[in-house]
Amino acid sequence: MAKAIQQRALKTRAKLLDAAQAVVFEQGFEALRVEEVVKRAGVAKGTFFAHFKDKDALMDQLIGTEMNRHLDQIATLEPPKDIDSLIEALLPGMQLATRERYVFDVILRHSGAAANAEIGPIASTFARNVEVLANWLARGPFRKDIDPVLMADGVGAFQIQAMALSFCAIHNGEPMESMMKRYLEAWLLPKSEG
Amino acid sequence: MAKAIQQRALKTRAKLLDAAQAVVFEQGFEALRVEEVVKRAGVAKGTFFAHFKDKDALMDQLIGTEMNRHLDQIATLEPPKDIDSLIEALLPGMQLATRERYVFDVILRHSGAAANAEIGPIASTFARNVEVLANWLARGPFRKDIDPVLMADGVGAFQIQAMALSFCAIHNGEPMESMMKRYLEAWLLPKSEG
Amino acid sequence: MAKAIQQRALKTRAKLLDAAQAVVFEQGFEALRVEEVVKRAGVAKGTFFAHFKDKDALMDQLIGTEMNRHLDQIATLEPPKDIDSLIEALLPGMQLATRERYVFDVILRHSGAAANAEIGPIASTFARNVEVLANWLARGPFRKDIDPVLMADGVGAFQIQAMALSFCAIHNGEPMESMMKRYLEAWLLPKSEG
Amino acid sequence: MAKAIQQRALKTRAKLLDAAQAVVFEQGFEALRVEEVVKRAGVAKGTFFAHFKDKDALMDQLIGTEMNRHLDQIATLEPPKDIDSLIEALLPGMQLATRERYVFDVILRHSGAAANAEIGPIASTFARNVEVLANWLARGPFRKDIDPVLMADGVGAFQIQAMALSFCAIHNGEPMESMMKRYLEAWLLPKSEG
DNA sequence: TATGAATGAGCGTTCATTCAT
DNA sequence: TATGAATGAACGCTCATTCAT
Repeated sequence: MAKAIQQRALKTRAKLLDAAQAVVFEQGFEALRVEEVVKRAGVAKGTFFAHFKDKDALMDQLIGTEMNRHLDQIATLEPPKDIDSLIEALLPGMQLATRERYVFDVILRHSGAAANAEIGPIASTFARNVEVLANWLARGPFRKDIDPVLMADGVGAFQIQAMALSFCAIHNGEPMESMMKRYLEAWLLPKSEG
Repeated sequence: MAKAIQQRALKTRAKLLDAAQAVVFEQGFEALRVEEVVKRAGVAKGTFFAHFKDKDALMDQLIGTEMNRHLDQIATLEPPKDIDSLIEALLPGMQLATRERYVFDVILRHSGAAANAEIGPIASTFARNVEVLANWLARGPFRKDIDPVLMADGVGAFQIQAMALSFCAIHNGEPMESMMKRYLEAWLLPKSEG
Repeated sequence: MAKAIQQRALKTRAKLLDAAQAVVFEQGFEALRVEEVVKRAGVAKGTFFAHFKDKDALMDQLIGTEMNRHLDQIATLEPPKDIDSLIEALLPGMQLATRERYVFDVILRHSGAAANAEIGPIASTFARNVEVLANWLARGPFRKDIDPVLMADGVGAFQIQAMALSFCAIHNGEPMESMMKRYLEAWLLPKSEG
Repeated sequence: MAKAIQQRALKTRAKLLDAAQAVVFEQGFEALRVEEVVKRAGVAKGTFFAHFKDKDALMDQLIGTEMNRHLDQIATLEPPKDIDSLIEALLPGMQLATRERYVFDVILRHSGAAANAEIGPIASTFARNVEVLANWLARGPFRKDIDPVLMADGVGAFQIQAMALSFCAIHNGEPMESMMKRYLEAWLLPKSEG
């Protein structure tokens, strides 16, 4: 009995997420309006807020899910045999995050979980990202003098850097992959000489 | 005549900046409201926008000025003889940037100038930061296999990373300096073996 | 200059009040929606709240104004020569207040000014009511053993009582005037015997 | 069987009332939320409405019960020998009703039963109040020229008046008892002269 | 009886920004 | 330059009440 009711709630939540995804698909993340979502989902506004603390929580969910999809993708791959193939793997996720400035902002905002314990999808993706990457890098042809986790951390740092700069007029449109190449060669490759 | 007018305008601008600084001092950056600023400055709301394109421009000014102060400080120093003294020099600026999450967000937003023409205080600080750092690192006991500008870029990336993580509950309060130490040792030191 | 601007604000306020009055006329007080008012007035919602703290403040204004109109009316009359003519004078105001249960509630809510200093139209009407009535009763053929202000206070008390009971099913539809007659004869007439 | 079911229902109702009383004790009447009550009672929201027509019915019950307690008290007393002892008897009930503005509003709203059929605790208390008071006043040293029921009605009117004014900032904190004294002396005492 | 997810209309709010004077 | 009233589009929220199970 209680289960049936729970089921109904899950269905509603799914309806909301579906509707939101449809809106995003058609108009982008920034253009998403709560009103539009509930209208499409065919539920009341109050219901929305019973399922998501606020609009940001929905965004967290939406974007986090997509980020995780990319991470899942990466997790299935063979360890990269060189910088280029590494970048190739990382790029889709970075492109998602920079498709809209708004999305990048949301991600940054959620990247560190807010003071309290609420670690949402995006924040946990960041954690998982390090884990997956570390595992991956450890098995690649990269420098061995530092902890793989540290290596992964650094890759993350350079990803953020490249993404941030991709919005930057000064760096007049240098593609992220070329930035990444520069960074990662310096960061990951064993150094020949001192 | 024109000079008199200019004088008056400058005075108004100064009044606005003073008022803004007072608000920030008392309530922080995030709590700053244009309304409050103009009230304290004793001018009308419209006047504010005659002097600053938007609120963000004021923030840019306010925060950029402080950041530059720190950079000026650094510029006077001798090149660092090791990682620790480098971090010691960088830390004050990072602490400013992480005093409030909001400030960090503003900085990131401005780190790459939004529109090509408008390179505000924060954006130019970033540019100057690379310049100063590159110059500085080139003369320090660091790796020589990569361009100093690239080294400086990387330091910037790790600064951002450490700052971002300092807001993150997961990284339960590891101080930024210890993160930086880990990062910079791996990034800047000549690598002993291949 | 400033005057012109003030003028504009007054005009806007008038537009809002006019629109509100029109809605009330057509649909009653309870049915009044802020959204409808601003639409009719042709102003933005934000403007409404710049002029009225909240919907209740508008109601206070609207109802208070009408109550005052009735009071103005009374103030022009000759002192009542008997209870009946007194009641005849009081009745229109009471009918306004009981036209809608909602109106009566609003009046009660505002009858005592909220803790703070904000004495709105309705509250001040109550004060004025005592003043006018006292003046009036003093010159009528009523008991002389008590202060006219006290007499007026009592009349007010019985007005409230009669209005409250007019909503009461128990007092199956006894008209307010007959209740008032009973009350006021006992309250205002000189008592013949002990 | 039916009895067992009834038993269970009564228990649930009692749980709800207990929970409600606890909330009121801790946070007052106005702050009472149905959600909080059902949570404390450990039942579902729907159950609440199976036992009380609406939240107001609960309030009616809660407040009416307390009012009746005071009336029971009065009913046991000897007829008052003067105005002061009358006021002394009335005061506790009035203090209950003015503990929170919200409570006073609820009482007024219920003072006349809204729908004919439904005479709830508060409404019936009012009826009983008149009865008890009339009986009581008839036996006291008060005017004899009017019906005791009318006298009691008037006392009620003045009680409401005094309570309403106790919320009023204008009447800067004159205690209810002194207001009542003024009113009741004028209302109840035999008049010496014409 | 009991459950608890869903309802839903509208209020209040926000506050940077604009624009006629 | 300066003024300050007006804008406006959502968002968040409220929370008693209903209803399918």
